[in-house]
This record gives sequence, C-alpha cells and structure tokens, in this order.
Amino acid sequence: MNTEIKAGTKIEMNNEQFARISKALSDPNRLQIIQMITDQERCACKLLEHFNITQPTLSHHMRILSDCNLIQTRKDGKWSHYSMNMETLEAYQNYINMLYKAALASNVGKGECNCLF
Amino acid sequence: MNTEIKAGTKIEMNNEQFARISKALSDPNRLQIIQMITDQERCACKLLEHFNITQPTLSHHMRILSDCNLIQTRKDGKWSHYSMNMETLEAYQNYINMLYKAALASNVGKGECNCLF
DNA sequence: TTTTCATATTGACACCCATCTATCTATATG
DNA sequence: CATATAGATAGATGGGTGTCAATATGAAAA
Repeated sequence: MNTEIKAGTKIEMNNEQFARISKALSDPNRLQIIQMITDQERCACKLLEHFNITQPTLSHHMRILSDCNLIQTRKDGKWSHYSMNMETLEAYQNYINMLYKAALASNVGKGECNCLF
Repeated sequence: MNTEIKAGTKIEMNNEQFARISKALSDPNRLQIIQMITDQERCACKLLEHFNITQPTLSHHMRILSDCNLIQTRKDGKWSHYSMNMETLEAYQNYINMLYKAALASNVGKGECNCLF
C-alpha cells in the first residue's frame, strides 16, 4: 500500500490507485451498493435483497470494492458486514477536489495550446 | 442530457452518469490526458508526444472523454484543441463530496446492520 | 490541383468484466 | 453428526475495452 497517513497531512493517492477506484465506481450496481453502506453498515444478505443479481455476482462486486479498499468487512459468524473505508473515500475526494481547483485556476487565463504550428 | 443547470443550485448527476464518467476516469492514460488539459488547453498532437500510444488510440481515448462531457473540443483548421468541461467536473466533484459527507454523518452513529438473523 | 499533415474511422486481436450455474467452505442449529 | 444457511470460489459465456495497422476524411500548403 502506498497510502501513508501522516497526522495533519491530506491523504493522497497516485494515478494508478485513482484509476483502480474509478473502475470500481464505474458499475451502477456497485454505486448503489456504496450508497447503501454509506447510509449504514450492511450485511451481504440485506444488500442482496435490493438487487436482481445472484449471490455470487454480489460477492464478486464486494470483492472488487474491497480489493481497492473502498469498503471494509467485519466478519461475525456466518455474516459479513460491510462499511465504507473513509480514508480511501477521502483520498479519492481530495484527488478530485485538487483536479477541480487546478482546472479552475488555469481556466482563468484560458491559456491556449502552445502548439508550434 | 439530464444535467439541468439552474442558477444558484448545485450541478447534480445521477448514478448512470456518474458510473459512465468513472469508467472514463478508470484508464491511467486518460487520467494523464486529463491532468495535461487541466493544466491548459492542449491539441491532440501535443498530447500524443507524451504517450507511447498510436494516434488512433489517442483519438479513441479523446472520444471516450468527450462522449461523457468531461472534455470539450475546439476545432481550428486541422487542429483539435481540448479543454476540461468544468460543469461536468464540478458535478462529479459534488457527487463525491456528498457521498463523503453522508458517510461521515452516518459513521458517527456507527449503525450496524439491522439484520434479522 | 496535387501534396501534406492532423485527426477520425475501420477492422482485427487479446484481454477484461458482469453475469450465471454449480459447487465449496464454514458456521450455526437440531 | 446431519442439516441448513451465509458467503466465497470455479468455470463458462457474451459483450466490452485498449491497442495496433491500415485507411479515410478534411483542411492547409505547395
């Protein structure tokens, strides 16, 4: 892992990490899963009720979200409870916010391409 | 398009739009393209210099970024100049920020899954 | 008008992805 | 132990994706 967290510093992430998380966010079903566990911690069986997918498909989605550290799993007997990983979400947010600020700043000047032709 | 922009209201986007843009952001080459045109407007020939991909591949990436309105194209003779579409970037930013705030708020209570079992 | 140059399109290919069915693992319960 | 249940894994399949070489398009230059 490359997300070193120091007190007082913004959590950052590189392009590879950001791309990986973006891919995890690029499926509508996974987006809805994220919104549901953002609301509160959920177990897989509860999540499954809200979708027209099979249990293995849900398991597949949870693995993708988990592999990029967007969510974390709390095991309790037979059940798996999922919740958001705030560090990762915050780092993703920071990346977007920095991109937006940079674009705002440069768009003021509306600098055109310094094409030689 | 579903992004109605009213004065004074936050630009919002639905899950489908957000998923589509996330997919556009899920490729490291496209991410770097975005960072380059965030800095300033660029033409395709300048972008191409910085990558180890062929011209058709770059064109393909620009189309994906353009189709989801992340970037806009200014044609000038033979040249195409690309720049960020701030409305889309802002809407994407808003979506993430709202998700983060919602997660923060709910994580305070650390509500567990109300599983019946 | 012919040529040159910037960009887009086409077609092919290897790989990835969302989904399913079938099966396995592990835990709880009778 | 035997059975039931929550979740993970394996394998298959149809469709999508990044890439390239070849070609087309369209505008400037000679």
